[in-house]
Amino acid sequence: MIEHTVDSADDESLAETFWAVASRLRRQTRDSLAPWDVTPSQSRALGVLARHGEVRPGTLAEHLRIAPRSATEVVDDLQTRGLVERRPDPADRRATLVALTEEGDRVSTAIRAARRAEADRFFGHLNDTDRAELARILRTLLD
Amino acid sequence: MIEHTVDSADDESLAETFWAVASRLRRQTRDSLAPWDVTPSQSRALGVLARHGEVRPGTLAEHLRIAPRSATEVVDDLQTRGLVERRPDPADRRATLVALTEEGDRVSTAIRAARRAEADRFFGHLNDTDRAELARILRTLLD
DNA sequence: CCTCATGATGAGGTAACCTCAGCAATATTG
DNA sequence: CAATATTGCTGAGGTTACCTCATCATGAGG
Repeated sequence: MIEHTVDSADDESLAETFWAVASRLRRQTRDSLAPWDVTPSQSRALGVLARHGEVRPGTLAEHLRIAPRSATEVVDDLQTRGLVERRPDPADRRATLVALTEEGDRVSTAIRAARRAEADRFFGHLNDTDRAELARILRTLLD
Repeated sequence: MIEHTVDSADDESLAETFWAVASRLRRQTRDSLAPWDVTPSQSRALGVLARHGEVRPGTLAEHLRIAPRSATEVVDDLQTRGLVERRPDPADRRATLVALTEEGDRVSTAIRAARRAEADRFFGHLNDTDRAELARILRTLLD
């Protein structure tokens, strides 16, 4: 287990502080997913499938902003866990459609709730004002 | 190359916004490091060494908030590139000290300037107040 | 019908982490 | 002061989440 010693704050640039927070959030997200034995990237794929229904691997890749080959990989893993199934696309015999199984649907719903709770807990260390400020500033950075 | 289609159905939670910013910053950082053939994690290590002088791998790990074993790895890579050298710690014969070579010092200075320029460009969309607020809020999240 | 584009996947690679085990060397304590 | 932790580093091996390139089948356009 890692000991998180706090680096004296002022020798860190804003970017480094940002990454330190990112790394902690990533860890916590991973932990919150542990009960379902699902990795963060798998959970993102489940989310896309829950929102969009059955899609081709290539489409999934676009939503996840990853290479098509990488989507194949995520689908493989989810299929192994029985959360997703492949079936031929009737419209194009090259293509496959990926859809949630019943189990996948159940798990994806549960995960969605857990992830929200976990995120709330993480950012819950901030008071309402700071949380709103953070959201506003981050959105500014995305423009 | 990846096609970035915008997923309009993505939810807008604070965590999602945070990750969107993270992904943009990561891309920009990677690009700004390309001229030196140094990875982001190596550049973070160089930064610590530039700020703290020679340190033991374990100390480096603390600053980088990674496991000691992982610091060994980063040091290995930097040593291979001739940017860093190991020498025995005179105070404890179990330990080694890691220090920048002349080349490492030169490169780390150059990278530091480039990174600052890049960070300025990225966080420069914020005014001074927001930048300070962001830094403060992020540090709060690290406690 | 021939060529080119597209969809998925096999093969193989990388970065950045991790744990666990083991070896020295130091520190503690009975 | 010997016996027993504890500490510091690293070898071995694993994981996640990506990537590119090559291949093969199918589909679409001239």
